[in-house]
Amino acid sequence: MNQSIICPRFEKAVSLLSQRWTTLLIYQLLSGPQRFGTIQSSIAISGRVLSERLKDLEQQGIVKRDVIPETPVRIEYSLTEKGFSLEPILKEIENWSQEWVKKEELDD
Amino acid sequence: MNQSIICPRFEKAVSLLSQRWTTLLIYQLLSGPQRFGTIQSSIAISGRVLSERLKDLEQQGIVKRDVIPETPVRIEYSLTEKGFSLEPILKEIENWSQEWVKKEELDD
DNA sequence: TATTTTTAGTTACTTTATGTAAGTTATTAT
DNA sequence: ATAATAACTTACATAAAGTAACTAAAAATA
Repeated sequence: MNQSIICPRFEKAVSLLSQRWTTLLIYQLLSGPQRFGTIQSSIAISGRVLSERLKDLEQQGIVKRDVIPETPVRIEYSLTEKGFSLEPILKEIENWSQEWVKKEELDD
Repeated sequence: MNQSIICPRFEKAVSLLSQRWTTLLIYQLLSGPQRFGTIQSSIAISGRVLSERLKDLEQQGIVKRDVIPETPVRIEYSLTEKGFSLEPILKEIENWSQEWVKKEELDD
């Protein structure tokens, strides 16, 4: 009954972006390196999940974690090249949303 | 501590596409109208969730449900104009995946 | 010096989302 | 009349996410 198998690379990319918070997190980091607390307060993610996601994205080479030896030590998260390469996707989502998401459906 | 508030339309679009299976489901319908069973066997979604997603997407004006009066009656799901308008996003994801998803990371 | 704050998390527990498998209703094929 | 198929739905199990309290290390304050 089935036909055209879906490309596994595409599936992988979709499953990455379908993880709750991941897209918003990357979007947030597009505006520059940020600390744990800043990210947490800019999107509504819980600390537990943010920590999980950051580890995950770091492991996938999308996010980079830097310990900055100031006093006090500062920990900064930023996008890698691979992370930044997702920008066109996010821009398309942004364009789409401007055109197709109406005021009436904004109360989640 | 927070700054730049994220556009609510963008957030809405992201939350739509971050629902598990939604992107793959839309992708599948890009190739034309399909029946419940066909969709179910082309992506690995369970009947319970597929039914839920279709109702949801129908309500958001992305998917259309048609009862085709053949014998036996056939029920077809297809994309609306709004649904098709998501294609550029999916194409961007596809492009990205070809460039950035490596063989090594394909075993989910 | 002791006490409180701040940052970057982690842990334990609850709620929500998804998966699994069996059941339902209507129609059709045997 | 009996079995099969399509499109769901229901009940229950497991996994993912939310909540809130806790920790460790350093720094600021009393």
